[in-house]
Amino acid sequence: MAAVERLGYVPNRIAGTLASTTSRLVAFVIPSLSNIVFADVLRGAGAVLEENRYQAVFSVTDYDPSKEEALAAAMLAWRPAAVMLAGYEHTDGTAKMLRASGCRVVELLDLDGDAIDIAVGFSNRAAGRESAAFLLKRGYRRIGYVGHDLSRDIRAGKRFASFCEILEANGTPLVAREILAGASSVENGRLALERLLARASDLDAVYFSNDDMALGGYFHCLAQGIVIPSQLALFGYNGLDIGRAIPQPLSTIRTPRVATGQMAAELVVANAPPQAIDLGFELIEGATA
Amino acid sequence: MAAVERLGYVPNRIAGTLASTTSRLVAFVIPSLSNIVFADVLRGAGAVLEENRYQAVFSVTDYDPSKEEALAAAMLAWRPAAVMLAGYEHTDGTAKMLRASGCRVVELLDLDGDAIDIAVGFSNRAAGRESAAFLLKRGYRRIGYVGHDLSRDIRAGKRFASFCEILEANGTPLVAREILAGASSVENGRLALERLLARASDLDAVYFSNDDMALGGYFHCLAQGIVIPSQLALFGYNGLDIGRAIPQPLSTIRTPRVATGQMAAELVVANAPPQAIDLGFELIEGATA
DNA sequence: TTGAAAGCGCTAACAT
DNA sequence: ATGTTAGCGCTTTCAA
Repeated sequence: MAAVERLGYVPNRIAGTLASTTSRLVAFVIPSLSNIVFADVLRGAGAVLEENRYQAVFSVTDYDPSKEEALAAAMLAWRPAAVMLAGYEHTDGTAKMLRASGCRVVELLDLDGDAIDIAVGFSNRAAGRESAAFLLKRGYRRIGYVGHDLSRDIRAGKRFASFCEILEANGTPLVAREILAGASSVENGRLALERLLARASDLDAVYFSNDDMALGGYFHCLAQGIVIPSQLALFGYNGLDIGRAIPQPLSTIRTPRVATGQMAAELVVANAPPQAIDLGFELIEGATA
Repeated sequence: MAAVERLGYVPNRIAGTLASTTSRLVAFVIPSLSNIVFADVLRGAGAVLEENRYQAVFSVTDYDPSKEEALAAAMLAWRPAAVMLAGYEHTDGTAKMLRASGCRVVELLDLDGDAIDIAVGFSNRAAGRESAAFLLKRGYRRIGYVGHDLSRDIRAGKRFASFCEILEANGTPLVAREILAGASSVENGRLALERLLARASDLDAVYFSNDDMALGGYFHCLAQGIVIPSQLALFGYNGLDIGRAIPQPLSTIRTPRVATGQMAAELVVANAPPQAIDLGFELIEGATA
């Protein structure tokens, strides 16, 4: 130990991992780092992994399934204990490779589908339904939608589809929608609401693909003097902290993102059996709807 | 190759790394994942690393230098090609260990100090000075400060110190300050500005530790009917996208975070000689100051 | 050009 | 309890 100290010796984990053929690497293959959702998941998982001396490695797919496949393959080359990815929508190749890999696979933030191994999250379809039911209960009937690229953000697409189903079942189908091609952002939310209202000025409520978009909508209303919620109600998704700090707290659904990461990491560390865990979500009434 | 295909063989990078004794791992030791600043750096670096078949691994210090030391040591055990950390403020142990490790070390987002090896970023002191000079040029004289825990966020502390120096040199020292103990957040910015104004109602401008805090201040003013910037001017730091989407674009300094990550990764990939690269920053005039 | 063999720095199984 | 040795799955060097 004196020599260890003197020489600054640090055991080589590469060699250790090779020798033991069991790794303490956990690979994250996530759609984006800009989206706070995935940063929150990483944060939750990171804390648990670190306590258990696991090491997190990551790569970013930009919501591209074929890139996900390439990155998942690259990750597998490190022989991780587990690979964590977002949702259920993978290419056949990804699913097959993951299944054959022998390492644990955790699918995060969605429960509407079949898991490869472990799934931790909540139902986006249920979130869409509850959002619609809430707006209807509040008496809104002329409802519009503002979203971002749904072909890439499949979970947002699930929410939207379920949202529309409830509106239709109620006999008050969606009046209008404005879907921008790019990623979700505050700026895009603002722009999209402006466009939507230009086409459908008599809406009484708008459902947004997430809080970022909804904040943009809120700022548009502020700038235009549109009174919220009497003139127009706004509803988001995610329950970001910033939504509570604006003058009128945003009505939204709060999702347990950090808890999702934590739970996922705990299951991996414990080598738990395959299972799907529903962490639920919470509807925040707020002041905008 | 037929067998490779049939068996789904993936070369073991652990073994490969051990055998070649050269790794393509890059270790990030960052203060936080909640702070978009570090997510941006990771994003910029991640893209470049991926193209060059490097793999990013990370861990989070929570702004704790002793935790940084422990995590850096853990990272070194993976024999990375480089370790990237935020700023210059490390424990002696961390610096010594890093120097002895033989791997490249990149210090990010600060240039006010001495680099161990490579440094990429911009001067926080210069940013503080320019912010002060801008407010003075605009005619503000009764200036306050709203910040978060500066003992942890050392770069924010540097900005603040330099900001104050310029005010003092001008004969108009800082009138009041409100520094909250916690991390920066929109909610804390709102709360802190409220407290600051309760004690010093005659301020004509407030400098915030960053845009998150400044947004909170902006929302406080909106809610209280304080007219911006005639009654009170606000100035932030970071140049977050959301600051451009609020009804009055936030006056702030935009920092090249993604570019910092990219440049850092490029230098590591190219095995560039030790150097400090100043990527500068841009003052955004906005509408709040 | 192709093939064989010797490690890389550990872990784990085995022998003492 | 302690010491020895055979790998882990590759890369690299050296021989053929």
